[in-house]
Amino acid sequence: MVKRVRGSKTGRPIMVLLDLLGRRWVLRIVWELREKPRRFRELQDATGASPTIVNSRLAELREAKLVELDAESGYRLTALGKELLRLFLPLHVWSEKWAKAVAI
Amino acid sequence: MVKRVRGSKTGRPIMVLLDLLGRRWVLRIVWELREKPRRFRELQDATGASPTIVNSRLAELREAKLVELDAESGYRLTALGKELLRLFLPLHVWSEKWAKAVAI
DNA sequence: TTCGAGTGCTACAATTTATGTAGTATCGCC
DNA sequence: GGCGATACTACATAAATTGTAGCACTCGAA
Repeated sequence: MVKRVRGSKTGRPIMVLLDLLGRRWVLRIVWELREKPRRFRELQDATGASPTIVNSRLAELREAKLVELDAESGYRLTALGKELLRLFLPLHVWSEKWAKAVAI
Repeated sequence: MVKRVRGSKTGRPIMVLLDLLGRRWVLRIVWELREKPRRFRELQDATGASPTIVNSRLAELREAKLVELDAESGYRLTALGKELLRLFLPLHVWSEKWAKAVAI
């Protein structure tokens, strides 16, 4: 049971998804899992988020069946999670172009 | 000048972008602008976010050159913003599939 | 068999961020 | 003038996040 979107309570999947992905560190955590599984502390160190928030985000992502914990290797993307990531991969290239345009 | 990512201070474009998109209501606002320009109050009503936050998110998005304000029509995506949205459009279809798998 | 290192995870006070309500200021129009 | 619409702001309350410290468990080495 995924937490409902806060603003609009329609429960439409796209809204629930945008709400989930719009929580702090969620996109970043998924991103850090793109290549290989990571341990709890690796995610903490890589993101710089507090353990409290890493833990609750991982819980949300597990509830959403995007991430799972494998005792051997650590946290990893599920099949669904990998699908989602695939949609986001073009962001990497695009972000470079964007950075030039915005002159961060 | 886009605010730097909080956790990792690398300033790498992808991290800055993930940080920006990971702020509450940002994805949602971009989504609401996908079809046509919207007025400030329309965005407020559609998202359910407070005017304070709508205003500051719009300011961030304008700074990031993803959104602009046209006096005639309202807030709209820039060329860059439309490019970004194009990357996100598949989410709509995918979210339906995801919803079935997760049983929200 | 105790020690240390690694694991996921939690408690909790301090800080930061978001909310909700009300309001300001400006514009065009009748 | 007065009305409605616009973008936007003030500010007290509520909620989320942070940072630090630590717990409980497992496993392998001393």
